[in-house]
Amino acid sequence: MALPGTIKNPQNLCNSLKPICKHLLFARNISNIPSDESTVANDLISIFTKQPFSPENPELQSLAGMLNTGVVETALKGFRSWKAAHKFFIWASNQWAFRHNVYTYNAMASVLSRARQNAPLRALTAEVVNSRCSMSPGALGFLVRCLGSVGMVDEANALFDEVRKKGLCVHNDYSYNCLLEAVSRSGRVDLVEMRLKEMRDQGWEYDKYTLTPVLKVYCNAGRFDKALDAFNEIFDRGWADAHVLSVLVLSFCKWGEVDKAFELVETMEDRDVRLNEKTFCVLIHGFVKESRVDKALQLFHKMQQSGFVPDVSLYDVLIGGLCMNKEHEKALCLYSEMKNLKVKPDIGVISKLISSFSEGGEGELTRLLEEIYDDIGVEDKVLVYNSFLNSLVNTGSIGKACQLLSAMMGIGLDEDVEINKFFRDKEMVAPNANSFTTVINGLLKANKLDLALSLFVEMAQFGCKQELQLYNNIIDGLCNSNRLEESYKLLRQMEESGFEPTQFSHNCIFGCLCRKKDVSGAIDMIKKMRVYGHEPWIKHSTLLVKELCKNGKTLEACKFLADMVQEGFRPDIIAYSACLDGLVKNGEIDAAFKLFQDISALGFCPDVLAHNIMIKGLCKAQRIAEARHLFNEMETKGLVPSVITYNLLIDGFCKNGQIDEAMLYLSSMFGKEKEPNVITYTTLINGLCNAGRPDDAILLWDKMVEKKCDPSRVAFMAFIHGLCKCGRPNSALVHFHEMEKRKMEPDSFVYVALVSAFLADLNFVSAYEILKEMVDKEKLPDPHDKNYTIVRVAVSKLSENAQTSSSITSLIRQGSLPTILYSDNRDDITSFRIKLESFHTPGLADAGCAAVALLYFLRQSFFGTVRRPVRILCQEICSGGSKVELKMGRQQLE
DNA sequence: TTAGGGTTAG
Repeated sequence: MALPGTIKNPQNLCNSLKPICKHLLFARNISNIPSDESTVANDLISIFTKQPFSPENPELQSLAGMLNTGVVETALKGFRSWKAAHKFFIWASNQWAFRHNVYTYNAMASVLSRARQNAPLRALTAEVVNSRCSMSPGALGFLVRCLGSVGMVDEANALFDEVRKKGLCVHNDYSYNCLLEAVSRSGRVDLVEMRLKEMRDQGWEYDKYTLTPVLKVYCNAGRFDKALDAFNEIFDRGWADAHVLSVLVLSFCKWGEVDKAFELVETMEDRDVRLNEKTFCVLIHGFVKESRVDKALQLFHKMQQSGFVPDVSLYDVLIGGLCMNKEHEKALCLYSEMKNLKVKPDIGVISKLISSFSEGGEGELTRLLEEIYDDIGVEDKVLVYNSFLNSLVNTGSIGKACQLLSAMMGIGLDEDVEINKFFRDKEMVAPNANSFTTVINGLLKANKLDLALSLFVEMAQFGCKQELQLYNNIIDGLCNSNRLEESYKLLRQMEESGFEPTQFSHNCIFGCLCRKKDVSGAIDMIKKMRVYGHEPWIKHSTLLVKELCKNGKTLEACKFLADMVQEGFRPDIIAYSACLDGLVKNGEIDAAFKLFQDISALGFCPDVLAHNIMIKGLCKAQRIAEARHLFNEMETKGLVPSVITYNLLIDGFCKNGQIDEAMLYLSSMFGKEKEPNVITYTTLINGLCNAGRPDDAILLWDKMVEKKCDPSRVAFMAFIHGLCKCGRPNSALVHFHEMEKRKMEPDSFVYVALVSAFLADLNFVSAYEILKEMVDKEKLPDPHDKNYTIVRVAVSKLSENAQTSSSITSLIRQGSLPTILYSDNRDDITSFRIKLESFHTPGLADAGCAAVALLYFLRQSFFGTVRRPVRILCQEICSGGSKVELKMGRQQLE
């Protein structure tokens, strides 16, 4: 069917196959096409491209008679759109006097594969086989490569066998090579190995183009050793070239073996095999991405030595890498080199340098600018200023950023600001929207909301457009400062400017309303959000629920959640859990239980955490049997109780006087490999002590230590307190010292427990020592604390004991026991005098002590009510002969 | 250039 002069099987020309490349070649040279064929083809293209297309077009009908495979092949190559080409191809198929040959099929296949149209390509392949058109190995190879290039490996493989089976093609080494090339892309090692064996069995020799796909398939499949074997074979046979080297080097990089890749490049270089330009570029990018700028630079120099001239994008990536590594000077050197080589730096390179040098402070940045400023085109100058503003903002110099921006706006420069010296001789550049945005965002971050707002207004006056994101950021700033009205106003302004609020804008305001506990406002906002299809963020709803519950408004919290459901937003289990917890904390266990059941009705399955809250509530309400029931139910629901679940239940049993039951749950934890934590042990140790079983508590403490569970401060305090309660102050003291050794500070009640326990044991000296330590460490309880009375009694006892009374007196003299001394609010002088005497201050003769006592007395909040008695006291002190203290007393008094 | 929110011991 081919016309005279048409090359019958052009693909054969490729049989020596230059590297099988992605670009599929057509061997039909345009100059070989007879001019009348070319005219017909062009006319056809024009008709099929014009809209509307009509098959009835009389011109088309006359051209139909002139169809031949040459015309069709030429026309197919001339279409710009694959769709039009395909339409023409189908039309041609339907012309009674025309029949496609392998070259028209291949022309269509090429168009479809380039357009990545797999479905019509698959149909075309089937048609080729069905039409029984014969083909040379080269033509088959071409079609196979079309299929391979779009990943249709199975189709290529099947086609290969079918054409052989139907006798349409006799394979040769070239057709095998094409098939291997197609399969190698897929990483299907088995298939490649099978075809390779088949090829050898049929007596075909391997060549470079056989082994290169083999190398590729091993690389793609990550088969490191096999890939190396293939490469070595290629190398030994003297076939290694830039392409083969690139395949392996790029794979090394993909596997993260950057150093190996580099070694390979060096070894091959010694043997005169060098990378091609593209591979150099890919590798340099890859090395920088892997933070191996050193290797990237070495490659870069090799690339230059190989005679390639790097373009601006390579300088950009290298300078970027150096900047990232904080190698500012090297980056600047590369920049100079680039300029010397007449490669024009672009704003990307310049921005990288600026942001890198800005980390070194303003001095460094100025030094850089002096070097590069003249290289920057007028239109890019504002970008430099913006980079500068950005760096000032990022380094916290927001004030300087504002000054520079003012200068840009023509408001003037501050003489004292060092950074501005550079800009002083320069012609100022007017700011753009980005300049304002940078500074406003910086001001917002620095909590200078009012400045940000005024700049936002000025920005518009300056003719710069306020973008949506900036509106959002300012609304966010206002909401974070609880300036709700202004944020509403800005939201309206934003809408008037033609911006539709985003989910973020609405949620800023919703969050603010929730923080303010404004339930109706929050619901109104939810309604508005529903109109826009925005989802209220659950963190805000949860916060509102928590805040309401904290203030005892559990009913409102429940209603809020119900209203949300009403508005079509179903809160999640977390918001409900917060509400459950609020109810439980408020003692509303029945309401909590009802909500717990309602949650399930809403389609949630309460999780472990929600169960924990309920178990806590039930235990708190002493409904321990129900708590245990809920615990058992968890397992039937497929929930695995957490350590916290166990801890809560164990605590419930302890508090309910069922310590043995609690211990059973501890055993069950070990059985279920649920490791108890320090809270489990602390709860039980506390429970055992409360049950009067200090020896068991000690055993459990030892077990905890043995299990490498580190006791916490709370654990120590509970244990010491418990031992004291059980009358074991000496054991308690050992742990008290251990606690101090670990730099853990005990709370006041621990000291009190020890003092009381030692006193009960009649060990006055030890009791005094602990009391003294409590005083020295300022751990005396607050007068409103119930322990306060205990200390008072203790002091009283110690002051009456011969071993400790003088030490107590001296503590009083030092003024270390202030509030103890004046522990009641009686304002009569008699009561005061009695107190003094009770601490072995003989009458008022020891005026020094009395005066000190007086000063502390004055510090008490009931000063106003004791003015008269104090005045009398002062006189008495005076008659006792202590004038200094008296003066002080008077100063305080008057 | 837009998460993290709910539960345990003295």
